[in-house]
Amino acid sequence: MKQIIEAAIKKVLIDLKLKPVNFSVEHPENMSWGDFSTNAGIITHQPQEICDRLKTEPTLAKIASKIDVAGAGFINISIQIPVLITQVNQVLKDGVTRLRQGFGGRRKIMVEFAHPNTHKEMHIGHMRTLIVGEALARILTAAGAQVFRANYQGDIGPHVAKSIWGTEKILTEEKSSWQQAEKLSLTEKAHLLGRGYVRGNQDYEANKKEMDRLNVKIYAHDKNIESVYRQTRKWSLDYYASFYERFGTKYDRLFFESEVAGPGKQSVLNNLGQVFKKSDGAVVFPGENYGLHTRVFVTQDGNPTYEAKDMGLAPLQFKVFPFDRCIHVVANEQTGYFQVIIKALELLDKKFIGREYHLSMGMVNLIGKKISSRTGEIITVDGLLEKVKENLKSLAKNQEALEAVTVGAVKYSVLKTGCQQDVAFDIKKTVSLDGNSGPYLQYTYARAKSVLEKAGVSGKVRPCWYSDEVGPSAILLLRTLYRFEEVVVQAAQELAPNLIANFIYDVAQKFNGFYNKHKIVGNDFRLWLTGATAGIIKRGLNLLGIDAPEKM
RNA sequence: GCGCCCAUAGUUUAAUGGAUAAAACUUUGGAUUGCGGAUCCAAGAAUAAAGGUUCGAUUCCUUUUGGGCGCACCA
Repeated sequence: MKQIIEAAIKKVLIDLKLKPVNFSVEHPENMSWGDFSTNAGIITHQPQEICDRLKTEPTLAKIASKIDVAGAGFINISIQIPVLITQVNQVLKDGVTRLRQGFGGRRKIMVEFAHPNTHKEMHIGHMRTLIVGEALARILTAAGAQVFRANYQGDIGPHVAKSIWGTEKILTEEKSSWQQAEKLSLTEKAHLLGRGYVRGNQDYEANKKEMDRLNVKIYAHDKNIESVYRQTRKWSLDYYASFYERFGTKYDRLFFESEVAGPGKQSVLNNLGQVFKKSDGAVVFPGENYGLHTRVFVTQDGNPTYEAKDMGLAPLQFKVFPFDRCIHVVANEQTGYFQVIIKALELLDKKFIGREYHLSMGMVNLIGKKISSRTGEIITVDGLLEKVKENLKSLAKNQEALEAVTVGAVKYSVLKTGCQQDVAFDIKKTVSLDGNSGPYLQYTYARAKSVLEKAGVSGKVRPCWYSDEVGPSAILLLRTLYRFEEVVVQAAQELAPNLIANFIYDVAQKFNGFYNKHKIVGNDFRLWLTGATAGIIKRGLNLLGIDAPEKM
């Protein structure tokens, strides 16, 4: 529809012999003004002439019910109700039509997200990227891209040495052992490693040499430590796998630092003198030459840093899935870091130019203090889910619905805000089910389904003619629903799941207003509208990775 | 010190350069012999400050103030 309007305006501008201008067509803020609005009249200073001409355009006349000039010279266009009904049916029938040109003209997209390091606990910062990454993967898929879900986990390096060192201290103090710890539950094991990591950090200065030596040993697969390393690594991975399942994510491939450390280091050394250079015994990338900053890629000890590992990661990822674009969903504190490694990668291999992209996620802060896994100032994900579940327990009818509402509440609280925005995490808000929340949307869906069931039309409702008596709130809802498709396209282009969250919230609000005002059962048009609303809410929630139970 | 990001009701968040800046939480007052009251309706309250760009600025540019993050052997 937008294309038809744009084409009509273009034609009119040519007919009037006006210079081609960059006009825009959008949805006006206030729905009572119309479905579409253009500023073409303002820019050309001839709103009335353009408006009059538009009225005579046959393609436009076929779909428009009203065209007039308003406000500062905007031309508002209302669409005929039957056309809107057809549009909604189209969206429901075909699902989201394919993005015309794909994401930035590219089709194969790797989404790399979550990145929890082993030997630590998973906190709400990881959770945010996990939730956003999964939503993006679904949205891009819906928009026509071929998506590959990747995860990259730091299973080797100083943090692992610290954690193992600290955990061993704790086990000794508590007169326990690695064997005994094996009997603990998954969550307890993860928590133990988390405590060990905090301990390792606390004692690092005093025991630096010991821990550094342990780190080197782990890299070297030293016999004395290898079995403990394998054992604890598995604890972490199993623990994370339980979250992936709970959050509805299935990775196509897990990548590990331990598998790219060697190749990465080799690649850096091979390009010593061209891309990299020696400095104080370490190998660095002279970022200043490119307006960036210098970073160490291989340490004096000969260990590859995070940077060098990325030099091994990208080629491996490309080999596994030759992506047009790889989106790294990572917190914005690493923006400077990514600028450096992307530049270095592009210098190593031209094919990476323009393919690597850092989606800079905002930080999650606790009210009042910063999250730090080093000091243990964190909210763990299982702790959070536990709390939310407890709060919702009395309201859900069965375990299945309870789990859906719990995860839905948490996911939605993350997805409703722009992902580049820093957010203040408030557990009370997340636990809440009122207002702009996941349970509100799920409740609205279940209620709509319930009405359809009562009416005996639980399946598909036949679209039928409307009359004025269906009420203005019904029309308002209709004028919103058909926009779903373009919202999905925009969300994919801008990598912004929050656009979908905002949209379905708007739909739910309008539906609830309509519901409260009118009796639905007994009116075919209202029933059709209810079915359409339910369908779109469900589809929208699904794109966000949120389940919509039929009953709750 | 250098660089990047951010600043909107009491709080947490919306708003491709457009019309009367939108919600939620909180507060106060209302709505059910009607299909799920986890709902709905109503009231109050905001663009950090000063310039600039233009038909038009919360949005773009400059400065100031106040926050966050990064800047060599961590990830």
